[in-house]
Amino acid sequence: MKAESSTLTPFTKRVLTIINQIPIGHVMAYGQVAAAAGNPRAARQVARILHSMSDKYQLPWHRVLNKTGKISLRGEAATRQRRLLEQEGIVINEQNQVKMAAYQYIPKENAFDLGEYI
DNA sequence: GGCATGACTCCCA
DNA sequence: CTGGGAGCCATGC
Repeated sequence: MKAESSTLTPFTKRVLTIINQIPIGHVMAYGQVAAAAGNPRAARQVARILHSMSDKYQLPWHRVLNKTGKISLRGEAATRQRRLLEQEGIVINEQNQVKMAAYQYIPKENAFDLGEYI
């Protein structure tokens, strides 16, 4: 379905596409998603996109963590994300942190050009 | 067009 | 480990 994609900027669409391609049981860092979308320094924008889109799109937003493998949310939201990750078999310690080396997903360079997911 | 914002990241103490 | 400060930049008002 790509009905609403026309209102989104190319960068946003690439970000959404990439996030949708993260396999179950894997995660990506905000900066990594941004880099895959073409702008390695737009990590904050990725976070912003997730914040505004996660409720309108069926995004696996919980598979996006900061670069240290930690959950960047706080309070209830952090607990919610933690549970979702655990449901996928991802192990998180008391500091809401996972082993990035073990779970990080590395997308193919041109994967986002397809735009088939939005 | 300008300015504030932030689910980030990097660097140093 | 924690904490503070600076840089970055697409988005929204």
